[in-house]
Amino acid sequence: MRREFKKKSNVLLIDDNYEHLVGIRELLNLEGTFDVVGIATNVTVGLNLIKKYQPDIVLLDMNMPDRDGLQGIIEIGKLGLDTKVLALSGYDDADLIFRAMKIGAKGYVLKTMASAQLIYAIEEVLSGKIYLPIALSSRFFEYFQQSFREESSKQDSDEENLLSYLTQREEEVLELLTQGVTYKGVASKLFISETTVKTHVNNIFQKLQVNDRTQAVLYAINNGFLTKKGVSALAR
Amino acid sequence: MRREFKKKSNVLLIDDNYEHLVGIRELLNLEGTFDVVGIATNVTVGLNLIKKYQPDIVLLDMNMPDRDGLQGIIEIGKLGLDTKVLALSGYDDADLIFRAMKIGAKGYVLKTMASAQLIYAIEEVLSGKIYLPIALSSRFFEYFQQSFREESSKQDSDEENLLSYLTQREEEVLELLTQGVTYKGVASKLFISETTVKTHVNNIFQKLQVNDRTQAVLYAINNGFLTKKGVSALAR
DNA sequence: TACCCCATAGACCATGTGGTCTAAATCTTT
DNA sequence: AAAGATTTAGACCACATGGTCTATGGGGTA
Repeated sequence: MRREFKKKSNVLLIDDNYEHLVGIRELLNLEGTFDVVGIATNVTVGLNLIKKYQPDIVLLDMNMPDRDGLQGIIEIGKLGLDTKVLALSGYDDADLIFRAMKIGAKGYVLKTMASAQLIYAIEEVLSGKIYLPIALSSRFFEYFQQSFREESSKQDSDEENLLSYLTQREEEVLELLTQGVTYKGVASKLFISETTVKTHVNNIFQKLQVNDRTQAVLYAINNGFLTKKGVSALAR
Repeated sequence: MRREFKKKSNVLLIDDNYEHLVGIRELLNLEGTFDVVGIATNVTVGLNLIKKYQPDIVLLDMNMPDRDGLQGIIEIGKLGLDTKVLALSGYDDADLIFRAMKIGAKGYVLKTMASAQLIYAIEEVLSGKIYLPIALSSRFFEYFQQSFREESSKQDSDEENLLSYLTQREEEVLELLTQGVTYKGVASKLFISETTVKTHVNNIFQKLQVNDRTQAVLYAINNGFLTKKGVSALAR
């Protein structure tokens, strides 16, 4: 697992705290397997250095004043290089961890962590893996599941969800509405007359307590009408 | 970290492979800190046992014939108990891992893993944490990031996204359309005449290559019009 | 059997919506 | 200054949409 025979990996550091920046550079230089090809105290400068040196990995501080660290990840990603981003932060903020991972960070480490763990994280990321310390990955998953719980609790709560009052046929009609189909279109697809479709649609409006098709479609989308099909397809 | 002085934890096993079921039961009994309060070879029976014994944790096989393991997680969740679910599977299928975690599994372990690791996983989950073996968590994150990359690449690819051709004003109008507002409503909210709104709307249709407001709203939703505001709020 | 729900469908009408054309005022860019 | 884009707005028309009422036949239930 050692990499002493491999070519040194190019690392770039971005952190608005200069002390910290130099500290990490020293640490990595001592390690001997890394080449710190550049350091920057803000994202703008950092981006230019990345374009110039195309490092293997960037250690990017999340908590910076001018441009946000998250934005930094996005912009590095936009460069289209295969530079990997390891997010650095002083705080184990679940939301921040989640967002960073979501937009493509390959890892997230706390500044308070032991230097050995930082080295390990860098090596893992360099080898193509994704690295999250166990403590952070726990926080991540809690947040992750939470966000889906909120989503599905809105959808599931049968007492609140007006969609559950729809009949089979009305659901079929509504599904077509959510695809932007007109009365005529629905009529021909379901092999019924246009006036029948109108009747169904009007009943749908009553049940969903809306006044027009756009609002009906929006209600359906916001209340999990479409995902329900996903779930039943999932349950196949 | 030992739990020998704590009350034994109640465990329930669901797996269609009876051999395996018994094997795990023996393993857990030998360990001494667990009480296997029930075993079941299918989800339906398992659910009844869960209702009866309210175990602390359920080890649930993902790959079962009759009712799907994923569906099982959902239904256990619906019981409203604080029974935790540890997913068991023979395969490290990224999609399966992702879905299981998404719908609330507290962990996911492979059947091929060492028994010590299974014990550890159970203990971690029982202590309120979420446990994913490193190898699986890597797969999970790859899948996770992939799904967002697909989402945002559709949104970002400026050459394909017709939304980028909209003017400022047209975007404002479209935003109101995505809220189900009528011509009159838009007119009064933007302090312009109704005919002006119509002009804007018609231009929007042209640019988005659609024929009516519903389709325009659907296009907007499917192409990240709404999330753009989220992203810019995120970049603040 | 009587009752209710559901899917079907017609009639009628008011209004909302979409298509097209024209045009003026403002602002940007060359 | 000229050209172009944006925002504003009117007129006219065809048709889609939504509201309401009525009605029939099938299926299930008390």
